[in-house]
Amino acid sequence: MTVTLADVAARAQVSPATVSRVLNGNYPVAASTRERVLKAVDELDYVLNGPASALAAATSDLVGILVNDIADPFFGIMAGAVQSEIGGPGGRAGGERLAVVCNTGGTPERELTYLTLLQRQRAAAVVLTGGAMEDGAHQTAVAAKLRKLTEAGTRVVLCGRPPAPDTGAIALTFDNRGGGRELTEHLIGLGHRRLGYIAGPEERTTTRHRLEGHRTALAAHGIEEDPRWTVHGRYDRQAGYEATLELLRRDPTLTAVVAANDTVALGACAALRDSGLRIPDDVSVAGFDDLPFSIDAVPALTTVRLPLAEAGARAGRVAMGREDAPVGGIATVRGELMVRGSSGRPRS
Amino acid sequence: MTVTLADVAARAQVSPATVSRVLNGNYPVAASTRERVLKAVDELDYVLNGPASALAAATSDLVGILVNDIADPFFGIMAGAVQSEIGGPGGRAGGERLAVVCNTGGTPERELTYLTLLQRQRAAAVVLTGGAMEDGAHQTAVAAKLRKLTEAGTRVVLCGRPPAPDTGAIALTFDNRGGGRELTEHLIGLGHRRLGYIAGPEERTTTRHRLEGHRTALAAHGIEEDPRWTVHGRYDRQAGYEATLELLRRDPTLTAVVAANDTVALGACAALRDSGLRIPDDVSVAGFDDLPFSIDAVPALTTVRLPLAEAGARAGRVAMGREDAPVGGIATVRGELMVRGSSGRPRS
DNA sequence: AGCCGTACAGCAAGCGCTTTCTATGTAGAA
DNA sequence: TTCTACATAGAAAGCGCTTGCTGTACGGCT
Repeated sequence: MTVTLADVAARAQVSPATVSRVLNGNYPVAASTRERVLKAVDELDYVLNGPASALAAATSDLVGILVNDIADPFFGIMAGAVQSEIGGPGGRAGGERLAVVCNTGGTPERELTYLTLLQRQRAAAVVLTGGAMEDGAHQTAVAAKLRKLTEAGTRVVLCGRPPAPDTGAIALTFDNRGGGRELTEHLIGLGHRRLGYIAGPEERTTTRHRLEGHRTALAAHGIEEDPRWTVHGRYDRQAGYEATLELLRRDPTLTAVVAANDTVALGACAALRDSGLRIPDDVSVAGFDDLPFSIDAVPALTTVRLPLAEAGARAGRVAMGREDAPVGGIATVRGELMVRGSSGRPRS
Repeated sequence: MTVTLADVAARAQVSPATVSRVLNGNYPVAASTRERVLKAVDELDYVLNGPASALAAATSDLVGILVNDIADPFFGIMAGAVQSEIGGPGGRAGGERLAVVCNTGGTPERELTYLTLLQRQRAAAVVLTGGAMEDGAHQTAVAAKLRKLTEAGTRVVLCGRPPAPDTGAIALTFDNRGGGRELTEHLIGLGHRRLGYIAGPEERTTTRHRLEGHRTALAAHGIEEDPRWTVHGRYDRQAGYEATLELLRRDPTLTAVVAANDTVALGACAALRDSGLRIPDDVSVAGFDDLPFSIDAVPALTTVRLPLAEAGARAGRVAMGREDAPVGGIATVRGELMVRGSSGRPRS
């Protein structure tokens, strides 16, 4: 039914082997022959059979990208950057590669299942983005999977995720701890002493590291933290809204609210406004990530910019072997404090 | 090196055929045998070879999702919804499928290349999201490709994209025209007579349809449009910012600005604010799509809500053959006008 | 007792490509 | 001119799986 290599070979009056070589360009073929083959390919509208090719060559042109939430620009930006570098259509170098963006929804099972699926497809590389879940059993399982993948020749890159020791995976880690500390220090520097913190879901490295940075800053300045000042919630707007109301209920004297990320911060802003509080006059707000929309908030959000696109692009290049892995297989990517209108001196 | 079906068969003391049948569950196998096989699979940590399986069975478990910009939540939301329905990990029914989200960047070449790549992988289904480019040659090429795909048994679904006649593709189209008309009528109803319009990139169906809806509304109310009132630009914040300044320069008496989508509208808001204009007191602003962040703008954005997640989910089900295609292969998905704080009566 | 239907299990032929090894023609070297 | 070397092209052996067809046993039938 469909056109095969043999059909093309017949039409071009050459052997299938030659057609394969023309298509792969990895073996000398006389110019005249090549032309004849290419013409036949064109005339027959031939499309290579990917699975067959992958089977025979024992390699595939699939690259997997795992994200926690594809609808979240945090991941979208990284995924897009990775994709732009893996040489897919539009990419520079050679072989066209297909980027597979897999949405784990932040659940351990789906993450594992997708890794297996990618392993099954003999993916050329896998990039895992964003924080990891801190469930012991799950972490072990993922580490084992990653080791299997690297052993099978799949390049594994972690982007914005803590290193996975002894797995052969290369890590480009975000300095969430440092960013969190810097952000809170900025607030402390402005005079804040009573700071609420809206953390992300528990059992997530990102959540924990950012919170640790925050606490380090508090401790460094001799501020004793009140347990009521921390609330956990999802990484979305509504969680930020509700957490802020809760925070206000617990301690109406807070002068600043630090959110786990920008989306949460936006929810916090809405809650403050709905509570009749002005930003930053009554309460300062800070986010994390510096997603594109953060500058559009009113007032613009003070946050920590993470170079998502740059990190993603680098992860893509490393995954394609187009850039050397960092020494030790681990690189730390720092964030940059962006001071904007949502933070100011506390009301006296 | 790696474990194969034969290894499992040897260990379980059965033939490879039996192992295959156990794994696929499409042929009667005695319970005791099945157990033995499953145990061997587990012990050997066997992972099926996807390409080999796809080659032999002439089918694959890949589903392609084409998006114009993966970093844009508009597409992220749809892609996520599609993915949640195609039975990938976490999905209900049977075979695990791998969703391949491909980022075309809105360029014709990449769109075509990705379709070829998907065709090469013998994808089980392909979902194209978002507006199409209106380049004659390109449209013909895409249509030809889609026809090839459907002929080869790949299910093709267009989600938020105009129908592609005679290709066998099923279309779930957004009523951009109707939404655009309704939005502008709302503004006209408030008393606006001088409305600026920030359109998306030219040669895009989405851009054209929304603009047509806008003009239809104007015409229906006897408002003669000034050509200076329309500016084209990219679908991003910066384009909205610049276009708004341009609009203001051309005609400072405008009382409303309608943007091609919410992201652009946010840029417009920023430009208006920076120009010292209040929203909606001095100028009303309206967007399109109702992305999650739109309600967080200050004031909240008046816009047209598109049921992105619902449409994506439906597209996913149709692609998997889990839901019947709409009659005639075409369904129109309507938007819903969301009136919020960014629109009000014009200053008198 | 003899037959047949049913329920499993195995054999073996591919699926469409890649790649090693071999064959051939031609050009330069001796 | 004869031999060697190189540049190409082809033959054929798989890659690891699926599946149609062919056994083989066993139980129920007549």
